[in-house]
Amino acid sequence: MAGVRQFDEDKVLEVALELFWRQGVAATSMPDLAEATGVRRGSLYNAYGGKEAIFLLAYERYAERFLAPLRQSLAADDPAKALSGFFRAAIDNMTMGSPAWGCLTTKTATDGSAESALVRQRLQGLLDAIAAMVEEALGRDDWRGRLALSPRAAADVIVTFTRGLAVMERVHGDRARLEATADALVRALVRDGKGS
Amino acid sequence: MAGVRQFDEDKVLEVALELFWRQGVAATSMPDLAEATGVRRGSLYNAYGGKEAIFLLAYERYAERFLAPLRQSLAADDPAKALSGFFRAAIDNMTMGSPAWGCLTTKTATDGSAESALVRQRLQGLLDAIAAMVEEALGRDDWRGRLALSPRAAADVIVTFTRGLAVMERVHGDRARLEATADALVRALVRDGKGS
DNA sequence: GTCATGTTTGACAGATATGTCAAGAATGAT
DNA sequence: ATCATTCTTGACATATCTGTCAAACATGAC
Repeated sequence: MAGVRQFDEDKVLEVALELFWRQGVAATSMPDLAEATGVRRGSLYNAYGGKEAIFLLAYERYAERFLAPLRQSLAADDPAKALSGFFRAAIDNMTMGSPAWGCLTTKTATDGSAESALVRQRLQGLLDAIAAMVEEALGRDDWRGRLALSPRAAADVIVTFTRGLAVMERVHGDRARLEATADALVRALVRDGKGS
Repeated sequence: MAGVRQFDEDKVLEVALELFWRQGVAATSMPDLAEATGVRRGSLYNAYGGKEAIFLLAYERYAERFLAPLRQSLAADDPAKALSGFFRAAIDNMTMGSPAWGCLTTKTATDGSAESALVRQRLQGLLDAIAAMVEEALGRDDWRGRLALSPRAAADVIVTFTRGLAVMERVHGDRARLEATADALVRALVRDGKGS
């Protein structure tokens, strides 16, 4: 096999991810990507076909890195701690960078990019994976009776609420407030453990 | 005063509102507005200065119309009914049009337009007004003890959650699912009335 | 070393955006 | 009827984006 790729694909996707995250997918152009990566536009078209394909690859990386800390938080030994930690991790993600970059999933879902079925499916995939993870975590036998809702319903609420936090971050840019709101939801979802 | 505006400002803002709502503010250009309103681009610049000014005026209309049904729903005689109705009204708003237009506030907050301080303030203003309205509604004396959270904390959670619904609408486009998730949150927030 | 193969490059063609402005048109005030 | 004022219009200058392609280039295979 001759005629070999001259650029570092890994670095390209890394840089692309940051750009998409900071500026939003819709607001990022191929010239933006070319300049930021140092790879000529023509090469990017040749290698990937276009912006959406690059986004989908970059988003895979994002998804993996996003899930790991959430999963870890949910492993706590108390449901209130688990959910509080989960929201901290989500808030960490959306307040990364300065000024904060926000939540890539949320920005992409609302900026028109989700009109593409492929993109929408991928966003759905990540959100569904998070919901499944939360549901499983909340389904632990020793937490039975500690939740105001079934694990399934609670997971739906939590995933939806996390998207809401991402929007509020854009509007207020106030991390402490996000944490306070998240803690309030945790209080509503988790019954006091002392009484059991 | 001579030299009088030749176009119907009311109609322009109405059409602009629909365009912004459907396509998103960032994705709507002055030529888009000119074509949809039938008013030449130069006239729009002359009358308003630019897209942001038009948006701010259109958004005022949106805000008024958005608030009214929410306020009405909150007047129900039971907190669960009030909140459930509140979420229905919010979901009605975001599933308007076909394909659904989504939530203008949420789309604007996340598409980069909120980088403008003026726009962000206006979005904040509407969200704060909703929170205040919910807080007041939940503060009714005869509902004391029915909520899992203080009216203030509940209002924050509810407003944030509603933004989350708007994001989920973009991703799943499934109205029934939004309603089910909202009802789950209501169950977590409102204690059963029969026991009091 | 030669060759086939895929990559890189700069340029092309076509769209679309922005903001401004001089000239023409319309209107209320006198 | 005239005038001053404001609005409208089309055009200008500038910038940006998209997608494609022929020619030059680099590399692994032989």
